[in-house]
Amino acid sequence: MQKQQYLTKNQQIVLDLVEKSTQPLKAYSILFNVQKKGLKAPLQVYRALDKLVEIGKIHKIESRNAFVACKNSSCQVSKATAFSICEVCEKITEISSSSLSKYLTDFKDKDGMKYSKYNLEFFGLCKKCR
Amino acid sequence: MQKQQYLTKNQQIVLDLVEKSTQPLKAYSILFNVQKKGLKAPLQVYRALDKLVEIGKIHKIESRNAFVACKNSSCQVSKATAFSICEVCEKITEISSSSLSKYLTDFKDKDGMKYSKYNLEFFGLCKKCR
DNA sequence: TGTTATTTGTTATATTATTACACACTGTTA
DNA sequence: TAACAGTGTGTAATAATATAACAAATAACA
Ligand SMILES: [Zn+2]
Ligand SMILES: [Zn+2]
Ligand SMILES: [Zn+2]
Ligand SMILES: [Zn+2]
Repeated sequence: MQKQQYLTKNQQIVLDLVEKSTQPLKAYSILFNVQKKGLKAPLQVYRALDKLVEIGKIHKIESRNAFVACKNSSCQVSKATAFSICEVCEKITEISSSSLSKYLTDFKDKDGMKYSKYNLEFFGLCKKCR
Repeated sequence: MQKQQYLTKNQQIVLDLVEKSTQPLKAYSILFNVQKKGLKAPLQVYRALDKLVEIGKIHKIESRNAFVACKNSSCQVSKATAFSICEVCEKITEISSSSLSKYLTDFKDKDGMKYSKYNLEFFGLCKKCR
């Protein structure tokens, strides 16, 4: 069982924005959108984002420098994430496949090493953009 | 069979540097190191890097904004990459596992969609840092 | 040759992210 | 209570990463 996380005001403001967005948000776009709520400086946004990523409420799409809300409660524990990214419309979907996560969590490299943390980004065309 | 790529002078300079490095290099570190060879501006480096990534000679480690030479000739075709990253010493190894690449290339998401391009980054501790 | 595409050099600027420091709030414990 | 540790806040400044815009040079090729 995960320890209950009480979010601070700034963290909640940022999370609310990211959660209600239908697409990934960039840090400075978040900043622009929360300035009316009192978060005036980049650092206030980055600190909230760091914490939200750490506790698994949001994920960073590394290849896009953008953030999405987690759609998959298990990510709070695992920090094992997978996404599909449409290279045309930039639609991003979090992949929630237990067989994929099992395969990757069990994967051993040629030194026999296992890794519990990973980030996987698939690229292609979404249904609409085919 | 892949078309032979003739590199331009700038591309070759950047590739040489990245290939002889034992660790991933950041763009501005590359810039600093090639200034004596005449590449004075960030764009000259970024353009060479873009091209080298495009043809598969190097890869970008997205979570680190750093570049490594490809150790795996098949990447020139596939753009399907996997790395292990030590979170302590930042040692990065390109994973070359045909079973992994087969699994990921064959993977279908819940809409039945397949992706030929992906980037996977595993995180953990390397042998030395355990 | 003319034509096209690619690459280059250069300056300026945009975007993404962190350092540093003073202060405030919370809960623990001496 | 007071001292302390841990975390979060606000602010300014700056670092690090990356791209836009434009003119000129070079390569590819019919
Ligand atoms: Zn998730
Ligand atoms: Zn699309
Ligand atoms: Zn490779
Ligand atoms: Zn290590």
